[in-house]
Amino acid sequence: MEIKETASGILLKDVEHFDPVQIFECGQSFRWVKGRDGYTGIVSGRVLKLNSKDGGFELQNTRMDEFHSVWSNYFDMDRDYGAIKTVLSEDEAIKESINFGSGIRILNQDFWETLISFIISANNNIPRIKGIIERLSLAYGERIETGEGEYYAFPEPVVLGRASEEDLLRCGCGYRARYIKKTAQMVESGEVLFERLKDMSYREALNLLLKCPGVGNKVADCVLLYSAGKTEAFPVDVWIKRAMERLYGLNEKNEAEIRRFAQERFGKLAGFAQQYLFYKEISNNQIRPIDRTVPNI
DNA sequence: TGGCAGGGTCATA
DNA sequence: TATGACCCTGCC
Repeated sequence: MEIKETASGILLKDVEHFDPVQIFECGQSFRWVKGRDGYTGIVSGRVLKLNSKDGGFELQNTRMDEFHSVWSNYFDMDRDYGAIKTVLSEDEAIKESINFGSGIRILNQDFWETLISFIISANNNIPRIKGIIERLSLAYGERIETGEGEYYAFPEPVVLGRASEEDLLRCGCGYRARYIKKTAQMVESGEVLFERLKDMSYREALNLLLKCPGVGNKVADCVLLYSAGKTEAFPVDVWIKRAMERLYGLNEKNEAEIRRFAQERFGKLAGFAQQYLFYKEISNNQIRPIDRTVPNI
């Protein structure tokens, strides 16, 4: 990969296994918005724009030092996705999904934001999930000003922990309002601490997260995979159930068996396998297909 | 325009 | 271990 500074940010060329549409539309993140001139994301209090340019990708509103200290890790740049795909492709059943989503990367996201975002995701649909997160950020998050406008960071644990349930309901959280408030208090008090969790084994970390109200196996696995680097996590949702039933003949109703089967079969690569399977499944079946064009400036 | 389904979780039996 | 309820809204 070649990196150089430009007037407006930095330019990445010869980036392998990197497709912004697949990365941002594969369901791992809710705060990247596609506009006319690329994707804009609000990440850990920063606003980043990403677009295609000169055969590579330009990251706007950042500099080289920040790329190395923040974005390189966020986009999981040090991981060898070629090697992961080679190993997983030995399984004929998911080969097609890997080829289809070959530009997917698993983002290393903020633990706290990921936790609350996936509590909100339960029994919910993606447009509404995004709307709730936006409204929470607008109501409780820090304002971020860029030359192009103002944005709002995801609110801090202390703020959501002190928010009234009524106010959270007004943001559209529904019955998840009390889960959000209580979980925020558990994070704020240190009962659930990322610094401890990230060093735990997958199983220990899972059990700790399951103490949070609104967090079951699926949500916990998403949090562990997307924010804690526990790549053996295998979130089982409705889409994965359908895929696993079709591809491996597993019973769609038996979530525990699906998770166990995948973790035994794929080991530490289970999370990547899940991501390829999920993306192929939603792309084939959702009513409104994903727009795969990457905008140019 | 009404009715259903949605990236699950929790309480109850 | 198995069911049903659950806020609310996007979408048909």
